[in-house]
Amino acid sequence: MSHFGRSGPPDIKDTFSLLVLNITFRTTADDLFPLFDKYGKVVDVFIPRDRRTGDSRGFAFVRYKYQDEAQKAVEKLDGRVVDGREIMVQFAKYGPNAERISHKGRIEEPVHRSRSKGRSRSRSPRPRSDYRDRDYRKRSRSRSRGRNDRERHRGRDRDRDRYRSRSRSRSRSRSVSPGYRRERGRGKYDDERRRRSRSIESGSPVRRSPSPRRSPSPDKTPPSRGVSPDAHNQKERSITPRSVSPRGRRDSRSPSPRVVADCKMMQQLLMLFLDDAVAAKLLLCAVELL
DNA sequence: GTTGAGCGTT
Repeated sequence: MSHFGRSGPPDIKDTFSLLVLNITFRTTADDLFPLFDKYGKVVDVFIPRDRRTGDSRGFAFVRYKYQDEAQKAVEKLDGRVVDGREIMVQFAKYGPNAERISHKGRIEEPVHRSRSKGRSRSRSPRPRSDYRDRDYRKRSRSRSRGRNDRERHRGRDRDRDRYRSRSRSRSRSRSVSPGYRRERGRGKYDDERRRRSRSIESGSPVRRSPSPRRSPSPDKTPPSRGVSPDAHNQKERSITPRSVSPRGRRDSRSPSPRVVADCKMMQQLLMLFLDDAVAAKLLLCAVELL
């Protein structure tokens, strides 16, 4: 929802979007509007929020009607302290619903949804780093970026590792429900949230239902776990102890229908390529093995 | 009352 109360973005075309980073989670569009409106005609102020919680995600979009005004706002407000935090103002790189934004944050046209050309709005870090690097170079003030970057990455890796090991220790399946993917932080509170929400959701999405009656699909290769046809085979195999000479015993026990069927199939297959005698021999071997 | 390096409203 935009600052002006309508649902959806207003007047998408021909506006210049600024991305305002590092705002307080309590900062509202109403706080930002007067600040930015000083430098030109602000068409919209929008603060993305977490879908579930409604929390601010810590950044905002301010849309100007005119580029020069937006530019001026960038110059004047980038680095300004708002609500005790030094905000960063820059031209927005991406647009809502994947509009292409030209240089200077102007929304030009919606990107077609086809995959054929261009890239979808995948979160590939590459293009972002471009503008970030450029941007970071520009602002050499504040705490040294290099260290910050390194720390950020280290922190990320650490988090990832932690997550990985956690998920490893908990049974596999790394799938995260899509609702969580776009969530903002990776902070400890998020971990907390995640943990909590998992325990709240009935039967966590990760853990498979412990029900022992998982019928295996008979014609597919088994999913590595659970009751599989292999297990059947083992059972059947276990009927015949390995050490026993099969020849002596074969008559005394009747092979299960499944074994018989398998053998027949095998025989037919073998006979396709070999002459009957060889096929019969091989079959015999197979039966003995079984 | 928490978070934080993040690009979009249903």
